[in-house]
Amino acid sequence: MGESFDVRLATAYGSLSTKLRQAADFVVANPVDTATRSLRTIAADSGVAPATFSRLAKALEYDNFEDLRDVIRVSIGRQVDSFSARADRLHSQHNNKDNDFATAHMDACLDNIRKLCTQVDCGQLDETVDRLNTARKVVVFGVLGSAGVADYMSYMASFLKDNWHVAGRGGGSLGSSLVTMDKQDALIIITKPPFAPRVLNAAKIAQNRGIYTVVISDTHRCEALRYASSAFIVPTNSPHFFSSYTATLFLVETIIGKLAAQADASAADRIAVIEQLNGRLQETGNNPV
Amino acid sequence: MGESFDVRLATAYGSLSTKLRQAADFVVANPVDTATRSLRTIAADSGVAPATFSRLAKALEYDNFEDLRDVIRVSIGRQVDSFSARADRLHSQHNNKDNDFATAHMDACLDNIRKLCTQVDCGQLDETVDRLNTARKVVVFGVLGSAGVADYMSYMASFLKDNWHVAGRGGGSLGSSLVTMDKQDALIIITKPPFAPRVLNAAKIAQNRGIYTVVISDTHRCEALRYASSAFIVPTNSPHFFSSYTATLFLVETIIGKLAAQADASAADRIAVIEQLNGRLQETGNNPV
DNA sequence: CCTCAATTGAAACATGTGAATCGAAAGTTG
DNA sequence: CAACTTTCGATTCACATGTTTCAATTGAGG
Repeated sequence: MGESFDVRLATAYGSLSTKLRQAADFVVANPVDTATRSLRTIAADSGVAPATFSRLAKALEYDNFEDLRDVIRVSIGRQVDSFSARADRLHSQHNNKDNDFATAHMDACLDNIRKLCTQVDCGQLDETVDRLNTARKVVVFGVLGSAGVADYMSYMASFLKDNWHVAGRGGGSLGSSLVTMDKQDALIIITKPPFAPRVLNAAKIAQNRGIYTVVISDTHRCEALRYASSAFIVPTNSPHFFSSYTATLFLVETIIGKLAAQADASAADRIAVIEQLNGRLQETGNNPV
Repeated sequence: MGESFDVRLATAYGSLSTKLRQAADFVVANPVDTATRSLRTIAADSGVAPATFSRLAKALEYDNFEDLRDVIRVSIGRQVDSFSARADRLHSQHNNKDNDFATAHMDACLDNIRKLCTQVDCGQLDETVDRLNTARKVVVFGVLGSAGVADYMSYMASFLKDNWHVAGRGGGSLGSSLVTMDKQDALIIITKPPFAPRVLNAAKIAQNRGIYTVVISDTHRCEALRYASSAFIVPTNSPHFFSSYTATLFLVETIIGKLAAQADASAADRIAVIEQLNGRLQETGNNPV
């Protein structure tokens, strides 16, 4: 009943007709115009007949187009006054602890990312990306909570490179990977407390073998940092018992993004990347549930 | 001539009559309503005669009230879609491509998180967490790029609950998990384009079995959302070819955080959680590299 | 191929819109 | 106090608004 517009649209989107989808897409892409301008203006801008927008409102179980517009209105209102009034509003509803956590966590995450940006050495970052780009083989290693991020990083890189691999999945042995690697290769270690000794050992071995080792941690106390060729310390502050991985993921995405900028300098290459991405879609499409 | 509304009002404010000032004050205090609702409506809301607003527009040297409204429109538009505006700005001044990406990506991620916070339905979020907390069994499912986040979510939850599991790891069959589940259980699906059909199938099956299904996606076009008991649409804007997962991770952490608040109401319980966390450290500490 | 249902755009409709008008009220000046 | 200007609100008017109707079109199923 009281669902948000996004949810209503999402659940109904599949059963919508072509023009209705066009109209819905336009509303999503131009929320301000939808709430602001007249239906006929919107229709002219989107190239869809005015009646279609009326029908869209009905299809999403609103009584009117005006009702639909009302929902978008409040959505916009929240975003507009979120700048100035948010602090006041928070102050007044400070009693509600649940909402406190969400906003506190948001503030913490935003701060973490901003802090990371100001603290990180751009030169070091560029050099690291450069080394990763030219490396013969790159292994990403993360255990416990970091395993997922490591996985994601390797997955993203696989669109750009075919020489990236994940280690540490399912407790598998990393040692077998490391013995075949040397200074031509790179190892990316993502680690956070609690520090698993196997990660520290991996860093030691990597340094001994001359492997270019990138260590991403969240505190200078991390011993693995001592064996790093390139070390990144990411803020992971959070109002709760666990530390936040959002800034870490942000750094990972930034590295991949810069890698992409180096890897596909030309537009043609980027198109190839997209095609490869679509290819994956096909590939995975036939798998059973 | 082309001054902003604020300075026009400021310079003319002194020479305005009482009612005109009331009208102007209302416009400043309620910009969204002014741009959105009809003149008669805002007149009723503000207690000022409709004609007064027309005269206000003239007094500020606009041709129409519509012209005044137009100015507020774009002002709102800038605030709502600050990301795209910034992206355009960056695009036009793209002298330093490398540094551009880092800051552009940062802006995008910050905006994504903020936007998520303003758009998400708090009641829905709370209800979802509630259902997850009381569910008999919870399965987290993510493939391709979402696998890592799903992994992380399940890992974090394992500190609070012992009935959370990951599915889809290594292409394993999800179907075997689903057939043993019913309305007492919950399924969390994290999916982003390219959408794998097996994810859609999983959502269908889950709905048929009455499983409480949480779908986290980034667009209303995702078909799986149609079969969701609780749907979340997360902004994933990014200046590059891939979409960003930082806001998604943020939502996941927020859910886990709220779950923690419910799961361990007392401080003693929370301490037990930390001890359990440290226990894991020991446990994994003896593993070989 | 035809049939029937769903979808779509143009036009018609009743209603609500914003601006202009005009008389009343308020404020100002001599 | 009176004459004057300014400001204000109710009324009016031409017009734009959102919805509905209806005929044309499309698409799916037999």
